[in-house]
Amino acid sequence: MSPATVSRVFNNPEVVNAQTRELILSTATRIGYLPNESARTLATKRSHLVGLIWDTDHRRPGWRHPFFQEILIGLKTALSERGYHLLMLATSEDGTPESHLRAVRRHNLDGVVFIDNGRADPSLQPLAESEVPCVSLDRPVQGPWTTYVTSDNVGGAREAVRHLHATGRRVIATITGPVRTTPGAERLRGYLEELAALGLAHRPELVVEGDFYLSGGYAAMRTLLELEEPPDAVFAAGDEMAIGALRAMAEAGLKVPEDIALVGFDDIELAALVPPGLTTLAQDKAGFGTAAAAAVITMINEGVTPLPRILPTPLVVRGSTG
Amino acid sequence: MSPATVSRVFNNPEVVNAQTRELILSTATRIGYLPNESARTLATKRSHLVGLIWDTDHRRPGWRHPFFQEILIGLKTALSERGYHLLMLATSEDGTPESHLRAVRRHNLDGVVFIDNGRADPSLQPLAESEVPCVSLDRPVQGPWTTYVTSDNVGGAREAVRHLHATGRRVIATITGPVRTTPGAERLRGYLEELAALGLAHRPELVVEGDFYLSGGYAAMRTLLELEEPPDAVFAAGDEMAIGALRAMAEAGLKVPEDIALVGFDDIELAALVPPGLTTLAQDKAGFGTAAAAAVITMINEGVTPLPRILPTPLVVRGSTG
DNA sequence: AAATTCCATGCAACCGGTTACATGAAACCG
DNA sequence: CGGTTTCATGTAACCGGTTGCATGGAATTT
Repeated sequence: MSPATVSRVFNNPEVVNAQTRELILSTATRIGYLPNESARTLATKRSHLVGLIWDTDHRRPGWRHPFFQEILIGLKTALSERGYHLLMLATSEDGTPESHLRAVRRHNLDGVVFIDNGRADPSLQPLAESEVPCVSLDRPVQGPWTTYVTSDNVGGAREAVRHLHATGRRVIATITGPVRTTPGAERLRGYLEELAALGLAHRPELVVEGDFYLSGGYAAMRTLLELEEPPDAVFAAGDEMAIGALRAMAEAGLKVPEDIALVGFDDIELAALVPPGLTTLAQDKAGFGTAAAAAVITMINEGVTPLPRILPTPLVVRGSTG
Repeated sequence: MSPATVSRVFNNPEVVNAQTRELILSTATRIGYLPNESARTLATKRSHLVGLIWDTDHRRPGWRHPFFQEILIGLKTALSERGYHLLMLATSEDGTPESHLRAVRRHNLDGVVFIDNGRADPSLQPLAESEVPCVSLDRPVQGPWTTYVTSDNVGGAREAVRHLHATGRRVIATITGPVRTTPGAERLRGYLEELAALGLAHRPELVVEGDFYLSGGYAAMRTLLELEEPPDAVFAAGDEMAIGALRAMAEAGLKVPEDIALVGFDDIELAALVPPGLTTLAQDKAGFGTAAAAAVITMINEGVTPLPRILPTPLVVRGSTG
């Protein structure tokens, strides 16, 4: 058997005679033959590898994505089902924005997934402008071979406010994420939009910026509780902040949901476990990964750039809103 | 310039004439030359790639490693500093234990890091028996090119008990992890050893098996509180379980640390944040990653198998032990 | 039965590096 | 000053696949 025929058995089985194919396949398993990916990549310029860019912010070493693991599981599962693997790209090796693009070229990566870390990372720019398929999570990017996956932040925030309003609350505050991040800004926008739609006045002192962390939520809530007319409801743009707020409420002697109601965002594991249960907008954690995988593979295989994917954020009602 | 000389500039700079070297280097940056990793791998059989096996238990889809992100950051940082990249291996593609070994061979992986998931995963066996450098986290493995990194589970557990004893407690219970897992078994052993060393009697009813989850810790604590002579101190073999236990204590009207003291294990982020602060044994989260990277690179480059690395677990005293 | 088409397979160049060995020039030696 | 060593670079085979094209035999057509 010539190597050419063996190659065809694996890549174009239908052009090979059925008997020959079976023979090759059986001897292949018998002698434990495995195609060498490096040689394939070298010959075809397709590596079946997708890079993952997940830079952590040096200024915040403790930064943890609230559901990085779930995203990663979704990504890796969806990719491997279609014969792709995930390569973790090193944090900008030399600090230049091009370093990721260089890694992509060296390894012949077929595509890239970028997990936003909330800082304005310039290293995505050269990639976005290149011809490399590139999917970003939670952050819109401009570029011909670029799309993104995000939750319906505006819609979710609006639903949070609507839900609080429906339970009879009228003084609705919000603890935002950092407004320089896309989810932070969008959830604030949803809050404002729904307030307007409901005919409620926007009182600027009811908007306090947090940091998506528990401690930031705690601090923001303390600020809100010192107001002359404190809120009877709070929309915290992240569950961790909501739990921090919950602590501040407890310390202030407020009963949840009797005295004050609370809605979070994310639906992290702890949301169900912290008493009295946190009402929140659920993000489709694994869906992020699978959607990103689907998008990048579409670009690779079909040569078209799919539209951004906005995942729904269903409201999960728990004790914190009665 | 012949390709050979260019190659030497990158791999054996010292054998090339300084002027030629500079010339090649400068033209390389000018025309944006990048060595092709696939071709290098094909020629040298070294990919500078390390595989990460991190299988999630299908029976527990919600499983989250308490500090997977930190390990991953440590791993990827330490690897990339030495020119290696991390390839996420797909969950046993076809269910056979050999599938990981096959992936290693196809991609010419130089080594593998295995993150234990608590289930007895047979897919590590073929790898451990092979000549592929293999580092396991939190689980000893047998094999010529195999070592592991783990925390000092026995020592940490002993210190927990010693600390509780030093604060005057005498009825010390433990909520264990699943005893089929290595950390679960070892922390139980440490508890028993220190009890004996202190001359305290081992009362079997004071040992309740948990699952490393918050809910399991809660349930286990309820069991302990129903005893005729309930404990005045608890060593929970994981912080999540400890926080669950904390909840059960609060519900039972017990004051911590006045009525009952509590020590956890792990030092997760929440340990510092949950009132009154959880005394715990800190695991060196990033250290896991860096130690694993160091071990696998030692095996690759020096051809020797380093001894298992036991990381210290310093005691962090917080409010839960007064 | 000869001519044509079809099908399955082999041949050989190529992907982009690495490396043992050959080559040739310069430096060193007696 | 010829011969030997040293140093820098080039040559060419090789890593293990892929793929356009050639080949030859079987099947089909006229």
